Amino acid sequence: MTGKAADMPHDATQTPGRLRGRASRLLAQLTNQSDRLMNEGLSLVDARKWHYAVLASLHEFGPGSQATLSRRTGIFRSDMVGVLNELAERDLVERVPDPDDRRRNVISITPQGRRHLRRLDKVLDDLHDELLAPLTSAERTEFVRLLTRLVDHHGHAHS
Amino acid sequence: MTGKAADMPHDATQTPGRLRGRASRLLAQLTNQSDRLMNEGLSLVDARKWHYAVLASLHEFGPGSQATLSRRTGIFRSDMVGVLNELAERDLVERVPDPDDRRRNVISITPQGRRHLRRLDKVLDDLHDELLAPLTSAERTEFVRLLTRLVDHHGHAHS
DNA sequence: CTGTTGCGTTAGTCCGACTAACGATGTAGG
DNA sequence: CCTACATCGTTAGTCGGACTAACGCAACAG
Repeated sequence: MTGKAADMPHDATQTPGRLRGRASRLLAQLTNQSDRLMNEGLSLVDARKWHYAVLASLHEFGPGSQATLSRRTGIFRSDMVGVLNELAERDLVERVPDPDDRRRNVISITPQGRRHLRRLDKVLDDLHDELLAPLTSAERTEFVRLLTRLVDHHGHAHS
Repeated sequence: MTGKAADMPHDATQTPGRLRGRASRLLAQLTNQSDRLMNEGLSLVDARKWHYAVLASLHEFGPGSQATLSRRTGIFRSDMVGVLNELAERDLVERVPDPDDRRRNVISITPQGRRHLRRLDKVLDDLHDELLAPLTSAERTEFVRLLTRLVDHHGHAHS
């Protein structure tokens, strides 16, 4: 139901040996735990993380075509269809054909969508509070800062 | 803690808005990039991350049954079969029926396995160097420390 | 008009995490 | 000994998310 991820069957290693100390492995484990947390939390309010991504993107950057949204959120344009269907079913977004370019749909957030977004924001705040529970406020900031630096560095397309 | 910034329509150009600043999202992105990096790097030496996990586990904790290895590494025991097949094909591990319990196989690492493990260690060192490139040495340490704290916290089976 | 590109959509592949069940074997209780 | 149950290695299969391919359509450049 929740999707994926599980902690190890039982705690795996105990020493910070090669296995456990590797950043890549720690990242994978933590992301697993994080994903599980977020998915469970969001499912309680009938949402998924892509819903939030789309709504937040609409709120921050305004309406746009599906392709635009796809680029903004990182969702594949083939998957965007389904996400928008789900959001439209719930009247959280509006899908209107673009008069200026009849290939496009213009997606915009509805008042209900905004309300829902605020709710999701609250939910996510709480979930992140749980996720980062063992860290002090300063540590959380630092953690996010480091993550951002790393993501940005590798985000620069270099292929 | 994340400041609830005022709901401005669209003026925030570069602010680490809700979407981008969320730790969960940064984690997911970075893990993606990390996984890619590791998989690509390891495939160049005909290996996968589970290979490393098993070999490292054997090296650190000695031989064990497949179920034991499964618990140590977090690999499902149904998937362990395939991993061990691949490793055995390459003569990196030995699979011997346990005389004391005929249900079990005892898996142990071979000299070739140890050699391969050292090679993988080197490869992973390099890959992690690339992964953490934008961070100073002190920052890398801190980063791993924070990750470990978080993973440990959520690892506590509290269900 | 012609070829190229971007759009939304459908269908389908690929892969890793995870579940279920089997036969063979071990263990414990009566 | 018999019965019940747990554990092991293994096979098969489900499930979901990331990703690709190709279609019909529209825009645009020449």
